[in-house]
Amino acid sequence: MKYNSEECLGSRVRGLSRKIDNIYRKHLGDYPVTENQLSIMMALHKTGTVEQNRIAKLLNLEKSTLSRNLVRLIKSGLIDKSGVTNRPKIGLTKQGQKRVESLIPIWEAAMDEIHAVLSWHDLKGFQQFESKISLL
Amino acid sequence: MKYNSEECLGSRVRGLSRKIDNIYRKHLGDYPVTENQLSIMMALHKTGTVEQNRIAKLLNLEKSTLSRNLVRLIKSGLIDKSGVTNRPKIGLTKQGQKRVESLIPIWEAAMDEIHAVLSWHDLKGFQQFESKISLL
DNA sequence: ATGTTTGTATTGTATATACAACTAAAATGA
DNA sequence: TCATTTTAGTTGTATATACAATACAAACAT
Repeated sequence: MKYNSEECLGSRVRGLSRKIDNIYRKHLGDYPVTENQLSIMMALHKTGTVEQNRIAKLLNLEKSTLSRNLVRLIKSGLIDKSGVTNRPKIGLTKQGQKRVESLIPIWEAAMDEIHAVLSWHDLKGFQQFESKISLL
Repeated sequence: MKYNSEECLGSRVRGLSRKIDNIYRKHLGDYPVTENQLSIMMALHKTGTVEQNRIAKLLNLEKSTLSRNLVRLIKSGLIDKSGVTNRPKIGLTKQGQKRVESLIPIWEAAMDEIHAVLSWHDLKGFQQFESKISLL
């Protein structure tokens, strides 16, 4: 065999993702937001109101997946949608804004926990890896 | 803010995982196995028949998640379960063995595609990152 | 102007994931 | 030995994910 099964990058990155998500979830505790929802809201916090499609590309999310994530966030009153059916814009509601801001310290605590074991060099290494993969 | 929202490791690793999974899926095409199922079967291919729990730990999978993944694989006749209810052992069936073997070239092609953009240094960097995270 | 192509969103269907609650068996202790 | 604790698996419930099919509107072409 050309590669060893433990080298499987799919398996490894998937496992890493589960592990890191678990850490975020631990910090989020009972907060009524999941780590994915947090990512979407943080993206919107940064970009402001934008076309739905742009968030999908930014987060590398399949359009149908984003669509369904948004249904939940809209139902919770954290995000709203405006414009035409076909090319809607999405943005945080006031409540969404507030929610993100109250979540930031929690998010930072999760980041702190992870960063605690990482050197600058490790982060650089990951960033390199990430940017290479994004070429695919 | 202490960190920039684009630095969010949860979001980044999750996105990376989606991206890499997409590549595997593209190579798998209509093959009647998903990338997760492939990972579980590859692990069993390596370990032989073992306690279910060991696979969960190996792949960092929640026990209930593995339990449900196994239901599908057992129904497909690729894996079987033996021993007591509480501490069963799982292993590839003959059909499962064959399936894994026929999948290896496909898996290698996916690995090749990803490795094509990665230098030895990139892989080392990722490995470092991975091993640090596993300390958490 | 109207018919076609293209880009975007949603729905149908299936898998993956985790936490909490429950069940069952093993291990431990008195 | 028998009661208690610990460990492992499954089920209930909810979110996340993607592909295929469908729906719709904008852009384009003739």
